[in-house]
Amino acid sequence: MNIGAVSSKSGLPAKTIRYYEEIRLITPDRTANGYRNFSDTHLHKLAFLQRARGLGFSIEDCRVLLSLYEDTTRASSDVKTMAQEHLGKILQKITELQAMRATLFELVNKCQGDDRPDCPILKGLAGET
Amino acid sequence: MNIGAVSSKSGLPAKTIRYYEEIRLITPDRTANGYRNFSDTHLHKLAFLQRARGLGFSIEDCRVLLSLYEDTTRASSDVKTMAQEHLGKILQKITELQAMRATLFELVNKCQGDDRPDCPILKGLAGET
DNA sequence: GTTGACCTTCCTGTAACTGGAAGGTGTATA
DNA sequence: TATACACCTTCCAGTTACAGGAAGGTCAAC
Repeated sequence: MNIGAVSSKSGLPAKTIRYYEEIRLITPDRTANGYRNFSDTHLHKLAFLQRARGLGFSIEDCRVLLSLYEDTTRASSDVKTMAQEHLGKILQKITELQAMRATLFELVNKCQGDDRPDCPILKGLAGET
Repeated sequence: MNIGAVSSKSGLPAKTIRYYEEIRLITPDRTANGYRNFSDTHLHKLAFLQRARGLGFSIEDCRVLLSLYEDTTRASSDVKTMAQEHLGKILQKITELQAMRATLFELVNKCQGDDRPDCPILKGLAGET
């Protein structure tokens, strides 16, 4: 398969796939003309990466996950630990964003949003209580 | 005030303040020895920036917000529009993260997390239903 | 033989800083 | 007076995960 085919099948842009090769997440073969040649296994890995990235795992996490995926002697606890740590980070981000949301929502609601200069949002940002 | 003083008063690292000068968000004076010299107005702006960044506004948004803050003829609707758009982005991010959280939570709960290789998390990432 | 859709590599840019090196300045103390 | 130490300065590189674009090779169809 050429890069265009795996791109559409995996849902990853060709640019991203080339990048993944550059950082050694995958190592496709090459045909005589220099084109990358992807096997079904490569496609499978790319789809794996696409899902893992979609769940917010970092590239380095993905690298570890892929190696665990390929290691049939892995302990599922290793995977679970990673996933739980990642879940913790997600929860923390959600909490932070919800705090922002609450503050911003309050400021927005206080603001008339008309043609006058008086603005509780700017006042809030300026630290005026 | 030296950079150390404004740093501790504004809550921004000195590195960040230097960066803000570099990208022209602030333009402190200089004393004879070449040290940056910050006025109360500068400090005020930095505190403003710290709060706006804390609410997740981008640097470019902050630049606009600062100029609106300084423009006493602004229309509060301009500020409100920006804040509402930003709020929309925050809500969207929260939604995305909650989707990740839900999926990941489900996978984590399915996984025994023992020393055996069987792992629903990896299966889920691999696309096995 | 030429068009057009592919593919290649290489270089640059993004956002918002952070870390660190190399070196000047200012003050307190031995 | 010397020196230690905490400041300050500029400059350069690295971070994350790609995206955009230039310049050019390849392949199939018409």
